[in-house]
Amino acid sequence: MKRPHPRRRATSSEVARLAGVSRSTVSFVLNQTPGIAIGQETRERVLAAAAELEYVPNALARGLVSGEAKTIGLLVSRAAHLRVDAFIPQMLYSLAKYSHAYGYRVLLETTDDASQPEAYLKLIRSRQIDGLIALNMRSDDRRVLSLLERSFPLVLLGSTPKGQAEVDGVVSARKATRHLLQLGHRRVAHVAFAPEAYLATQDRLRGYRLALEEAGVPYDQALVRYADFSAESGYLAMQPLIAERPTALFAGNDTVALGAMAAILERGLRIPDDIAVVGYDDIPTAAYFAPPLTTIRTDPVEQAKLAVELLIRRIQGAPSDPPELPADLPLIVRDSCGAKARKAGAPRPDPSG
Amino acid sequence: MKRPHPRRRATSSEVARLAGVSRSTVSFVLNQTPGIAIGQETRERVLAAAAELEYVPNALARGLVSGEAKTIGLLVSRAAHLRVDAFIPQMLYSLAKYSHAYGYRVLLETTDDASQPEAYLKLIRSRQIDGLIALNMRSDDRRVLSLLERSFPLVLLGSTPKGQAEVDGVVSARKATRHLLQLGHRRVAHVAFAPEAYLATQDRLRGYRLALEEAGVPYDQALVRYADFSAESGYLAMQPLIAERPTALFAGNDTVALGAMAAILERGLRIPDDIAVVGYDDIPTAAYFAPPLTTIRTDPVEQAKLAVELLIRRIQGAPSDPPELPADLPLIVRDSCGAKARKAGAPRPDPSG
DNA sequence: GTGAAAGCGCTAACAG
DNA sequence: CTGTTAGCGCTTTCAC
Repeated sequence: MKRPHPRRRATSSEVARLAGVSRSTVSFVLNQTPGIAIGQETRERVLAAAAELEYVPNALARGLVSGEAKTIGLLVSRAAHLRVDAFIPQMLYSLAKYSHAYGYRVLLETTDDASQPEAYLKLIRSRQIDGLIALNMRSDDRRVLSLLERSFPLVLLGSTPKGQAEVDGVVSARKATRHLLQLGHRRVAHVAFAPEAYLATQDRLRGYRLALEEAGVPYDQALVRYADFSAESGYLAMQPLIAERPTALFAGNDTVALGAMAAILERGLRIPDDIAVVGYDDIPTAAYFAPPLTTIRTDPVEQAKLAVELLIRRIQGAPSDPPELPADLPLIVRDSCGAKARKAGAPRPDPSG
Repeated sequence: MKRPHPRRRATSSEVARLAGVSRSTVSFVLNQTPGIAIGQETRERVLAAAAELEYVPNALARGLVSGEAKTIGLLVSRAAHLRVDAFIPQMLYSLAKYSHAYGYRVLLETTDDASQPEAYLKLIRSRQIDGLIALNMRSDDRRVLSLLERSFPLVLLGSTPKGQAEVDGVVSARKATRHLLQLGHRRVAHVAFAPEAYLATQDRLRGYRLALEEAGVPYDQALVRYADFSAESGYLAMQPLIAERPTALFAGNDTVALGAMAAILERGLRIPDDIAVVGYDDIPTAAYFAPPLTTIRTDPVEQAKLAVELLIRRIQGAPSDPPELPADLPLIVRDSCGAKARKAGAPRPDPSG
């Protein structure tokens, strides 16, 4: 490597020179700029030159002039969630996939950078991202939500800001709770998957209370505890709850359910015989818990896909309404709720759901 | 040019005008350019003007001239892993955190974009990333590995390319297997967490064989199966293995262990009494499995931190050796291996016992 | 159809 | 110490 800057990339003018044309022609050919017709022979020369030099346009330069970065930000309200929540990774997977499919890159951001609590605002102001997808926002994340008013392209995921809220968390949480109620349980505990400030927590709690109300079962504050995403927090939240002698538990998500189940089993109680359990999310491991977990199946992949599509539409200026999310998420019945056993069922049916 | 968003951001010349100075002065003040001393009073005027206009430098423009994007790429060898592997999210968490701490953004990339199998190369060529951290590479990911030779800043994680290899996977897998062997097991099965092509799979398999060899137990191909990251794949891989009547299992990671355990329990066998199980990773939920999983504790947070630091050092041109990874990862003994029960003094009663 | 020229917003020599 | 002046690599009118 005798060149001073060994990895120097070819620039558009080098391509132009090699092809014997001007830079603008190169640009026209490579971008297939609409409304510009280029001679067949010229086009081929340009393409060949670009290939020969392994030319890739400098995205920074392009973004600078075009005004769009072709990048969307992914905001996780607390980075630590990535560590313990099995739901977010699924979102990430799908988010990345669909963003790429639409030609957008994905920038990972968090709100809890000690030094830079509002780094994502900088991303926006520094024009590095064209839009933002925010996961698991809390109701006190005013700054984020205020972006909506400023009409910056923003989509919330794993939480439902308004209106649409009913569709998702509330209805499904009600369904999960009702399932337990219909099995005859009257003392149904609830361990929320996150602190009260989280929008999704509020939704699910509302659904839980709604189901209780409909069944004529009084709401008992003593049967409700808040976890904090992790299995450990579910374990800790469940311990004091056991003293309240619930016969069933609706856990705010599957990971928390796993922790809660460990607390139950550790006390020598059986699932579902002593305490029936229903989770929420249907994470990929839920079918392999012992016992396999009955849970609400959310479809993070589909949800993420819709979110990306919605966001991109907003970025491109099409004022579009949120897409229809499946109004009614399915309840996947496995062994932890006791419904199967009751049906004079198989000892241990295949979990794959 | 059509601006996607109406809100125009302030530019450095506007700040300069408001402060009554030139653009370079603004640049010097805001960047605290070393070797340039600015009058106290001038500096304050500039800062005030910047604050008033909510000025944030355009990162694209800055990157264009500085030649660095202040962004690192995160390459996941197959996006689907994000969905099922509990280890990667932990990495992501830490990677994001430390990157931000060092002033770098994180771009999420995958190698399996159907349309763009080598999108990450474009990222590099288009100068959007200054360095790359690659997770879970396979040995056939030649293109990625070849970056090393081109001296592009690259750090591999969750796999060990060469030399250092011994430190991590091999030693720890040997330790896990040896633990089982020392408990008296002779038919120790192994379910690899990923297909053979994955570097980390090879490491762990090597460790497994090494332990066997040391104990004078012949290696039996029939006792080895390959899973594919998910609990489901572990479940599927374990089923045929049970017919081989192993008395112990070393699973390549905890998620796969969970699936394998489900297969064991489903057959009516007990853990650890009939089959003892040891996992690898110590994911946050491992302590809450039923029974709690004995496993090798990797420290993804620490590993990621080291990776980021190493990468940044390489980006900044300091030719640095890989940091010392903890040579010896701890084995966390819980209930699934039977070692505790044997000692007749388990702090935590085993519910399945 | 193609090329010349004008910036996008910023940094960094180099003068003054 | 501060301002002037070139670009970074690209897109995009506007003439030819």
